[in-house]
Amino acid sequence: MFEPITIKDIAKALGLSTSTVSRALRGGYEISAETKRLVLEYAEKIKYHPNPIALSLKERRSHSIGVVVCEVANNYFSQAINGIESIAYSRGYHVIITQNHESFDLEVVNIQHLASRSVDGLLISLSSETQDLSHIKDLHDRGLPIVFFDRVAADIETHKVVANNYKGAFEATEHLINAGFKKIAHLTNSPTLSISIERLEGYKAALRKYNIPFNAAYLRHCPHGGMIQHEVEIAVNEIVSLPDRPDSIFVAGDRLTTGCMIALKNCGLKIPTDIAITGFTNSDVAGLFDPSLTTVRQPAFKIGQIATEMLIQLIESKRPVTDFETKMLETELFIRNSSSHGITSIIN
Amino acid sequence: MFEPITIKDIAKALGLSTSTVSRALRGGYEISAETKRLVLEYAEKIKYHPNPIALSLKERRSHSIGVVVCEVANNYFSQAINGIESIAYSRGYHVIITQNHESFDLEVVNIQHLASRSVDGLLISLSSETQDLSHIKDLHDRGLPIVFFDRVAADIETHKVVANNYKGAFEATEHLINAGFKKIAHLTNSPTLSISIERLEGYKAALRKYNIPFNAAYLRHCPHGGMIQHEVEIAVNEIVSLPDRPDSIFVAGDRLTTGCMIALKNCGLKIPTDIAITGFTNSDVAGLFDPSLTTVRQPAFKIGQIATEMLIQLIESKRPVTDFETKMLETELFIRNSSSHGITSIIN
DNA sequence: TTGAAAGCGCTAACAA
DNA sequence: TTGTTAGCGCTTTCAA
Repeated sequence: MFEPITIKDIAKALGLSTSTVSRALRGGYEISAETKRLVLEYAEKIKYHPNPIALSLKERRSHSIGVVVCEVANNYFSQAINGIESIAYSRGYHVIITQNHESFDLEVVNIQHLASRSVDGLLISLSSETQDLSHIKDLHDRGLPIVFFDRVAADIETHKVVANNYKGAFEATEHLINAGFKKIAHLTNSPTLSISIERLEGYKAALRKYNIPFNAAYLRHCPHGGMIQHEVEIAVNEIVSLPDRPDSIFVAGDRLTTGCMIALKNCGLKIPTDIAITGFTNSDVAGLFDPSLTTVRQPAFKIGQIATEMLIQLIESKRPVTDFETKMLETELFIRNSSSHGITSIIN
Repeated sequence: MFEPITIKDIAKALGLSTSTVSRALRGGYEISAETKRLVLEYAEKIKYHPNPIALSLKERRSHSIGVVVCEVANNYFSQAINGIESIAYSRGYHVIITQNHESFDLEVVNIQHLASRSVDGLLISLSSETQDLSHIKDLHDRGLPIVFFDRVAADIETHKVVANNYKGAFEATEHLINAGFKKIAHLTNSPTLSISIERLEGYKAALRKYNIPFNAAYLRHCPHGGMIQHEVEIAVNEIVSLPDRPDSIFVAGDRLTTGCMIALKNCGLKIPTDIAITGFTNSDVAGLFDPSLTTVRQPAFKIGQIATEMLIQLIESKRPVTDFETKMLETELFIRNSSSHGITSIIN
């Protein structure tokens, strides 16, 4: 029903062979200037576009890269995607975005589909459910270029781009401590994720530095990283109902941060007087919140850009690459009112 | 370098012809149970996946649908995309998301790429720059199924799914009037967009109902719909510097709404005492803002779902469809503190 | 300078 | 029941 224009249509119309037309269309040595002009003109006239599917089948590459993230409805990822696109387009690649919605099964389906769809490479940030990496390892072993960003796989040797989660978490926690908080809860993503592990370490290190014992009861995980608000409500309720109630929370996730604020509001708790909060989010509107939200912000756009540059370098490399590197970018702490103690916050 | 497993590998290993393998793999009439079992087992063992590129080339369809939106970093669109995916996956289609970043040129490139990439159909929400529709009209005339949602093209006859922008805008404006505001500015997207036109009509109708004259100076457009914060700052500054300064603003766009709040904050103006605001956004955190934000919310997820159902219906229809319909869904007004007048707001 | 033909992975009409 | 072959759109030897 939908019939695209092919090289055959041009060949027939001009009484040439398809191979001549093909030669005229691309590059163009071995062809008379006259024929070339004729073909080019006619192609332009009937708006011919080469069929990339046929090209992919022939060349075994598609000039497109696949992106697998948990969700685009997440400030960090939507910004990272913009970074990815900015580089990809300028280098002549198309970007295909897919979401796993924090589901291992969807991640497998998406990655398999992208790979068999002849993407030239993959940019992956793991789902919070993912533990078995064989679906990725397979492809990687068979030579498909892959770069991880944000949520990386420890067991797969390839380029990786991450934020300095350890330091970001350390600074956020230290900031709460310096603001006078002592009982700092930590609300985070699935414990299997690299980002959760690194941020937990940073949190613990800051406590250690100030001789505050780590209290396991203060640590709460939301396996779906704030995608399911109900999960967040439960975790927050558990935190605020603890016998020795925390005076503050360090929340280590984008959706988790806003979800936590909503949950606290639903509990009827005032921030920061009842409980303070420092978030980990790339939201542009953290400053508009009531109270304005202290956040750790990641260079998401830049991370997307670097990951894409590394991926394209892998794709276009002549010889197999075996020397992989992990790039780490610094986070930034924005201090606002949600983490100021007592009197101060009232003045604000 | 990256060598996928093909039907040939199986044929060779099992000493069969490729067509026998093909038959065993799909459906499987005309084939001995034994051969079938053998093939299936071996395919499973070596993790064979059919090459969708080859399938697309053969069948001239890809079981995937293309989505073109301005940005995924927009609550409305990320929710609509989730709706799209929910239907598409359940019906066996893959979803390819592309962003035009409010650029006409990018929109053309993306649509052309998707079309030639053999997507079976297109879900389009126009860029704010788009006026010339020939790139879409061409494809539509040639039989490519297309459904518009949100920002629709008046001149192209196909299925469309929209929110009741007129009524949503009317209610938002009427609410401001009922709350005691008289000098209501209107900050909106590019004047060429269907949504801008409909919302402006709703705004004007509400003014008319209460005998408030329409003041052209109170109308401000941001051609990039809040994507460029600088544009919003300028527009807001113009509004608040008007000799007869408005007492409130009805903002008709998702990014525009948060952008406007940031701009007002930068002006040092207090909401709602200095100036009130009612937004048009699907943000989940409008209730967390300071002050909490009165908003018109669209059923974005549902709109995405319906658009996708309509598109798949077009794709799978045996005969050419000529009877097109436009579905309109109702918006919902959430009244919060940003639009309450004087005394009330202080109590809040 | 041009054309014929093969092949990328797969399916389907036709033969055996 | 299985194999052979042509063809989807394109590029690329090889021949002419």
